[in-house]
Amino acid sequence: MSQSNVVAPPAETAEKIHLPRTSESDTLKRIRHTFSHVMAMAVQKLFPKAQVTIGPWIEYGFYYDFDHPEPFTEKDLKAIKKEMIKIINKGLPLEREEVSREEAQRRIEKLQEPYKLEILAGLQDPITLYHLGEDWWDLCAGPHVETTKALHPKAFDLESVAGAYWRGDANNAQLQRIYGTAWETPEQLTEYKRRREEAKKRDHRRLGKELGLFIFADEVGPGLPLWTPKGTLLRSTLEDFLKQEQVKRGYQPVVTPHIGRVDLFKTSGHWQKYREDLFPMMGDSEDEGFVLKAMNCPFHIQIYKSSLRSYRELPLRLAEFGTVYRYEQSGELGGLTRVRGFTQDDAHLFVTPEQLDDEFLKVVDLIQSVFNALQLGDAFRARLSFRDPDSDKYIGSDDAWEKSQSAIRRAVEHLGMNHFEGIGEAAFYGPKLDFIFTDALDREWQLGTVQVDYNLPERFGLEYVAEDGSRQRPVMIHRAPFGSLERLIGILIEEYAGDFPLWLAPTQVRLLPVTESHVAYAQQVVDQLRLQGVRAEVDLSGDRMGKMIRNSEKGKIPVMAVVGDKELESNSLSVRTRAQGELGALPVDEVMTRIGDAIASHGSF
RNA sequence: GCCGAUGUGGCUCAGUGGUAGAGCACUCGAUUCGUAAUCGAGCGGUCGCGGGUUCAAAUCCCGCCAUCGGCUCCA
Repeated sequence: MSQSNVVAPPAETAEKIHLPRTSESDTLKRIRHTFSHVMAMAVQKLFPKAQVTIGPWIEYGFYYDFDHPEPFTEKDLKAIKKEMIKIINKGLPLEREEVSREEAQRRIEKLQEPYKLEILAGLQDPITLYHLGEDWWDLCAGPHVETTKALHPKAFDLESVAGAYWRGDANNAQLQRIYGTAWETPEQLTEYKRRREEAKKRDHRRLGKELGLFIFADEVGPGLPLWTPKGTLLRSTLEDFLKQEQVKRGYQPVVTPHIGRVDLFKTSGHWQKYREDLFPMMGDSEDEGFVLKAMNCPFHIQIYKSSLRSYRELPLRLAEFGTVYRYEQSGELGGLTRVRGFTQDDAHLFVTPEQLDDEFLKVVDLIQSVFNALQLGDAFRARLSFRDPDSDKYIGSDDAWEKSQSAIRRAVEHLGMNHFEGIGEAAFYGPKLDFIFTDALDREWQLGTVQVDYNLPERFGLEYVAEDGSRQRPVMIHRAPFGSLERLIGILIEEYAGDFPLWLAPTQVRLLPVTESHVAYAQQVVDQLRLQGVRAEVDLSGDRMGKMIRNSEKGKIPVMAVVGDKELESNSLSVRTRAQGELGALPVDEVMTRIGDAIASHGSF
């Protein structure tokens, strides 16, 4: 399982200073939770109009949500922090008090805290209060530290203010959430801040710009990435790799259009259930209207339906790198991880009910082997994304859902895969097995996904002819190992910190001519390398060697080769790799062989 | 979509009412150089867009757009 990238990387310091998540330390649970109350007390002292709501610990700190008419500013945060230090230094005791529901209600009403009253209504007995000194208390189950002396006044900081809806519901009032971080020692706080700065340097938005992989243009529109030559090399290397893996496993490539009739999406149910995520319809009426596709399945289904299928043809595996468009809410867009136009490594498998389990396992096996090849084999968490039985956003019968969900459960249990359940995370037409990764700043993203679907075959009336000549309904598996190329590349950039393994690097080798007189020789070597399929180039800047090396290092080019008089005379190259530094002079032939082998085996030079 | 912050040359940033600055990049010149920045000169910005206040706006006000941090949403 992936530990947070925020605290993951620098091995040298990681041993010296451990930065525990709250969930792994009881002490930190108490400390961070107490901090949120101290903050609430400070806020109410400074801003008497502020009403308290909830304030839990989070993995590296805490937050508290307030209802307050004016927005809190940076300045306010400083004042609140100061007030918190005062409270901490007073060494106030935290005293637990158990009260009756009526008593709790009486006291909350006296304080005129409507949110607390709502919370109380949902609480089980016994009702407990925590007093922080003489004149402030909060409805809370605890536990906390004994007194604020246990909090270090120099081991916390207030980080940001954000809007947050009461009870996480966008129909409710919007509150102001203040985020803070807190640690046992000031050294931990310093280290935490340092590692966050480091993590920001790995942000794919920053590295993507620095390495020239992709851009966004205001003139094109938000959430619509444009891929530069280097970024496109990266994309197509990934595509080619997966295509090869899929061919090995009996997938058949197909190509389908970017738009389709509204009717198609009415049949699939997307028009009814997914409308607000579609770009607006083209055309004057729904009968004649077209929409940009937000998913590929209805198109692949048409290919399935184009002829009468025999059980002998199944499983039929139709694969497409399909570009889809989804009108994501403006506030949701960000870098490559959430965009409005992206390419799914999609495939739809049409199988008999008997084939379902086996085929599902094969898909999971493919996904695992793909992640292993990308060195992401243990960077994900597997989520069983099931429906929320109380929600009405799903289509299909209870029976179909039961069958699908249990098929997924059987598969992960069979594989002994680490997993957790996400109730309410299902697609509207079926449950999913999702592969979740975290980015440099510890945010979670779904990449790969496998979905079992009894619904769309039903809606589209899919059939095959069984052994006994009867017409039967196939089951569909939707699956995308990468999820989307955009999001995958975003995550990859951050996982590698821009240092792609040789086989993925947009530029694999850069030749550095010592003087202009060596350019011709360098160009000749590059031509040879290119013939062999190696992505090589010559540094034509005319800069001094030190500068050229610096630029190549900053550009994270995995292999550099210096060519000067010595190399020219002996038909050799002085190789320097990013990973190992100078390797000395090697014959050109040897370099060619070694680099070819390294790329083919996904190894390093 | 909601709350808040931000938006100055290709990039990173300084400039808070009086005619726009630095470093890097780029171009040119000199240097012909051996493993993380050679020296010098030059080019380049209607300060996100639109409106307003003012004798005067990058700077103050309003609207919009985009980005960032969250929330909500997410096939």
